[in-house]
Amino acid sequence: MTAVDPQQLRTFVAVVRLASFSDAARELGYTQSAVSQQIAALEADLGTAVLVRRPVGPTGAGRRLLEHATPLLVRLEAARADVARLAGAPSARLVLGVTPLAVGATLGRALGEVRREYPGMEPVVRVLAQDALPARVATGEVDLALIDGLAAPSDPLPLPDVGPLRTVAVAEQPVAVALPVGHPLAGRGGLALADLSAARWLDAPDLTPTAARLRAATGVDGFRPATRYQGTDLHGLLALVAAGHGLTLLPEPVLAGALGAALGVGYAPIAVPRLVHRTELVHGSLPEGPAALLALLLERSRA
Amino acid sequence: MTAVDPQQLRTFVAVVRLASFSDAARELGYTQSAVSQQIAALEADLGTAVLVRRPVGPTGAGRRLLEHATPLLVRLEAARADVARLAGAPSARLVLGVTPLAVGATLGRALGEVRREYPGMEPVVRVLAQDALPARVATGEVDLALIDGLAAPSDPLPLPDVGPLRTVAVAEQPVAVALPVGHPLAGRGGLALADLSAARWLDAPDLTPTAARLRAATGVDGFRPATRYQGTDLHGLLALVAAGHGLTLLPEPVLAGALGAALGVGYAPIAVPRLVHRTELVHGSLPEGPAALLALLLERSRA
DNA sequence: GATCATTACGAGCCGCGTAATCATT
DNA sequence: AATGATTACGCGGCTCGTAATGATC
Repeated sequence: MTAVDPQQLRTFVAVVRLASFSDAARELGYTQSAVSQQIAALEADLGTAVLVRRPVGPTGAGRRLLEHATPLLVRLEAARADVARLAGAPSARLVLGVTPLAVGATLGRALGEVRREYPGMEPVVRVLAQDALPARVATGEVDLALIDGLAAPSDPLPLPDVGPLRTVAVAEQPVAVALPVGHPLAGRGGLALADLSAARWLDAPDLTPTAARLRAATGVDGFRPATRYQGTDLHGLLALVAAGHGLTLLPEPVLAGALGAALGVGYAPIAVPRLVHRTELVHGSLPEGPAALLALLLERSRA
Repeated sequence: MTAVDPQQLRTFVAVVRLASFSDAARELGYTQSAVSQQIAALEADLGTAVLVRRPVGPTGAGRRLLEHATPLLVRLEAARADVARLAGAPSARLVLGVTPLAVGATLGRALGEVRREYPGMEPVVRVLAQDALPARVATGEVDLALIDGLAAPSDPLPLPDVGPLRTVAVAEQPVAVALPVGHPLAGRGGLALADLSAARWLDAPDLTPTAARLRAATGVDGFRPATRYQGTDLHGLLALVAAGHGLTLLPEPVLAGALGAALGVGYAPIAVPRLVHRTELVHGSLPEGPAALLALLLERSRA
């Protein structure tokens, strides 16, 4: 009935990641021997082999264990960080994790106000991938995060559960499909997303909803991605749209701004299904100092 | 950087629950001294007091730690159980966890077929609270679970994330509001849920969507609960409806059956917003034997 | 034969229990 | 005084490192 040892879990994931006992030992500051013994103990404890050797890799049970291990270690770390934060002196720093599309005028204004209130502080804005953000908040690496995504109006975004986090909605914007300016649909209204399922789509997982997401939202098959864009900047993505490499879904205000027009990108708002680009603020249980102020301002700006 | 010790976490939650070091020691098979030392080590490790003594209770940091501890321990146990299950011999048992409304004709038929296929086996159907089910599946206490709830059509149910679980939809039924037979709305169609926000509602958290859930679904304030019903049986709830103690939302097929009429309960289907009573099957990564068969049958019956 | 995992073994540390002490009612 | 948490202390076990062995390319 005694619980699995987190330390063993840590070395296990390291061994799997590096596919080597020796490398894992080096990384963790152990000897080969210690790693070998830890894995042996883990396997004895679980009653199954979790690794095959030569070449080193997870067994079936090992792969399953891996699925558990990573979130477990994140939560373990999150628990420590959360309690420590509560105990320690109130920090005057502000580290904000954001997805590329979550950075906007509202945030700029709010951040300005925070800087006026805390003149000495240098806020840090770090752009990160969507899925990484909740874990970073939980472990305290960032104080506050802004995540965004496609959702039905007033529906919360799906949030990987990495610990006790609070979220508040800060914005809901209409979504539109980005098109080359000459495109027959450009500027048209009343568009149904499902009608675009046969078009070529740009898959930019760090910026816009993936094809899989669109399929789920419409219940329609299709939305085959034509080109994959691995980047977090709008310029590049919009340039590809303008060049006719495919369509993509973005918040309408983004496309209505100067950038789209300058690059030769037009757009058409999506009317059906009723979808919004939602932005949510994620924070640990009680933000303090500058983080608390920023949270307050963003929450207020929602009205 | 060393992770918090799960064992310390376990004794911590035990101490908080029992509000006593000695009782916790008895329960866990330690001496008072060991418990005291574990708590001391935990506090040293975290750098904060997590308990106040005499009377024994959590500090602020302790309360926070508690929020992390329980899900952590569940996941730890789930990891062990999951891997062990994969390693061990395929079990021939079938323990099914269900919410009260998830037990229906479809399940009955499917279970019958499973029994024909596995004549020796005695399937166990255990009725449990909604929120407890995912954790029971994760730890392997039940092999399969049926959960249900209000959702937009083809939207998945929110699932507390206790580990890697798979869900498949098995049914979506229209929802209706249960009313006393004489009620002016009984039998009417095209009803909007929001129009009923001022009515008296029965809050039966184990059976039907809570008032809070209705508020979220409609975006309308109101739905103040009149009477709270703490039970898992329909008879009692419907009897209260018939006696005019309040309204409640149920799957239409349930209300259209013989039971409603016999008790003097009528109903009116809800047309707006588009809502369904969704039933989902929850299972660990790979069900086997009878559990796998039942999952297959239920999934197939969906069509 | 070189690389890398495993086993053998001894040393140090950690965590438990016993028992004495301290605190609170 | 009695109940119950803390501290002192010694023992046992666990885990690590060193070093030797074994296996695989």
